[in-house]
Amino acid sequence: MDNTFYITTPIYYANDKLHIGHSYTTVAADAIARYKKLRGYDVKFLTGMDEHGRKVEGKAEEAGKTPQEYVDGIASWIKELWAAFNIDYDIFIRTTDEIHIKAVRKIFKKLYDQGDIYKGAYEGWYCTPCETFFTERQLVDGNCPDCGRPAEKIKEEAYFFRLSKYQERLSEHIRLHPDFISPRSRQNEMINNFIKPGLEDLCVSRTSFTWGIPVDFDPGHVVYVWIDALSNYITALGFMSEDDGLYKKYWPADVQLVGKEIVRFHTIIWPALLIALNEPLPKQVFGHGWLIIDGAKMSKSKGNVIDPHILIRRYGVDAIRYFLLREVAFGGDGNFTGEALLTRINADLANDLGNLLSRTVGMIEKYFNGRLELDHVPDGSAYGIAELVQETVTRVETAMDQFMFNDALAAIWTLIRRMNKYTDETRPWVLAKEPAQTGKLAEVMYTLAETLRVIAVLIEPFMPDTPEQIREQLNISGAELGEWESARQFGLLPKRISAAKGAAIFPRIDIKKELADLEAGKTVSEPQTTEKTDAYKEQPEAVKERGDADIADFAKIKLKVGLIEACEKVEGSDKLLKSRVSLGSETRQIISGIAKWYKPEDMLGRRVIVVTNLKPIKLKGVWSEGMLLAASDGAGNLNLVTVDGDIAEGSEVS
RNA sequence: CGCGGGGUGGAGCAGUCCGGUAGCUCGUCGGGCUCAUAACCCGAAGGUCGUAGGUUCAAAUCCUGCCCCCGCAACCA
Repeated sequence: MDNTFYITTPIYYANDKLHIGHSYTTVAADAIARYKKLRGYDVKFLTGMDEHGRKVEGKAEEAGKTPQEYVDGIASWIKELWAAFNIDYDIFIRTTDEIHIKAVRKIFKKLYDQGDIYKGAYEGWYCTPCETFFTERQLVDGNCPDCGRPAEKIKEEAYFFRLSKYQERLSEHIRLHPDFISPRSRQNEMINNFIKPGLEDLCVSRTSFTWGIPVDFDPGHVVYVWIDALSNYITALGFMSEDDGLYKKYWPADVQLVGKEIVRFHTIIWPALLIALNEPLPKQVFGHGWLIIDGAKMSKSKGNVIDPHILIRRYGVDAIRYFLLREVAFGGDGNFTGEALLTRINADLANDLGNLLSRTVGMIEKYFNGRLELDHVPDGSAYGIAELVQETVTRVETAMDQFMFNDALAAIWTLIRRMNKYTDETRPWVLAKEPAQTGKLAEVMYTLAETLRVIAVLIEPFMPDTPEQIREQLNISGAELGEWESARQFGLLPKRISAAKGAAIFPRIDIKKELADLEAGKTVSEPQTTEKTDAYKEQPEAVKERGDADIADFAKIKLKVGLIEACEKVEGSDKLLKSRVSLGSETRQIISGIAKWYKPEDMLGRRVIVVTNLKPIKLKGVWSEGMLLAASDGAGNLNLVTVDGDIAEGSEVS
């Protein structure tokens, strides 16, 4: 029986650093790989980098480096990132690797020799300053979408792959293998959108840049991305090299994870290439969804990327891995917000799991001085614990076979919550007061410790560091107690158990405070062009609408009377004033776009209306912790709203 | 009629393929407990499942029309 399991992530383009979205794919692949390894499979897990092309060439030039130096820098950055994420890959392929380059040249030659690649002319729109080709549809009013300058239509000699020739065989394969493109919805999209309308031959060489693998028999040409990048999944295994043992052993891949935007390349172009090469197709290409940030797709150009390093440093790898895998259903899109992240960490990791361990260890210490011995091992039948353990393992296995990480984790957390409830039901603190109940108390402690042992096994694919921390506090040793199969068997912990309290494995977080800091971290990676000088943008939807706000909506906005204690201009801005506003019990720093109408000295001593529960926001690099209300007329004149008479600062406005 | 995805209690989602008491997490309110990371446990409130029709004994689920949001359209996970 075939016991091998080959899984790949896409190879990431080396034009820039990676963001949390790339981490998402890679963490998911790692969880699957770890799970399969635990289940006893002979796993190969590939990730890597796509390092050629014009964009890399350009970036390197900007940085004053050679392309190779540039991609080397990115490569080490990425490897550090994967180390930080505990990504346990087996192969890190780079398209600049010798083994890859050699194989690509051979593949190209073979396809050419057999007539699947032919020389033709590529016709397209070209922006000379950007040195980039565009399709007609990419153009914006006939201009380059990047720089806005006019693009010109030009012809370039190029080699083409006969993609059209494989249309039928590809359709047939998809029809016969319903799981080839997963989830199903992506399959429909591919068929309707691309295969049905007909496939066009594909341009597979370029002459407009040189940073790539040269075409053997036509030195002016460089192999373009399709053959260069997609083939990595097999060249990394030694395909077409002297030693193709790994290829023979592991190909075809069991699953190739890709983001939904590149499903097309992996389910049309890539299989067509493989068919042409007469090699087997991957068993499954799984197109997962995206992490959406503030309702928008994450994108370097939009500046809403989140730096994964910052997150890991702040909350720990396992917390971030947990969130990524728990929060969203793998096939669809999911929201990534600081609030959701912190809520997950507090509710699931700190309150449920962390606290369960903490109270268990605490009680073993308190009631038994950290060590106890039972005269028999409980079978876990009381309260149905052993049964639930079994059921949980089954549910996790079923979910993992379908890459439903969120379901797998939900099942584990059902068990965790059950154990918190079990603690309440058995009331160990009451048993502890009755010497006659010591045996019963010991059983309860054992049941808790043993279930935590099982939980540690089950969470390992998702959170590789945490199991060891749990075992340490419960003094669990012995590799067999960490094996997957051991999770099904309640009662493996020896009769003599001990525990020693350590640091909280997931400390609770002050969400309010953290959110402000997280926002700051995000701001760091935002381009300086983001000029959010308009504080009024932060006004909630409800009050902007006319007529449909009820009193509850209004109540969401907390208004207070504030006294301006100090005020100065914000450096580098001609619109903004920075005020120190006393609200009685506290003092806030507030930035307002009123410099045109008020001088700083005019502000002193004024009593104004402050919106106090807005999310803090950075304006021109300075934090603003609220908003001053002002009236503005159509002509753009602006007047601060003040209070009638002399009421104390901090008074509520409603 | 370019293609695809989505619209489910305050928020985020599952359920839709294979019709049959609307489920989960967070939040809110009330109660319990005190071993524990102000954590844990119980209970409650809150949804005519975007909208208008149709099929059916029965529709979130099937069919049709419409409205709204998002994505893709030849290398952004």
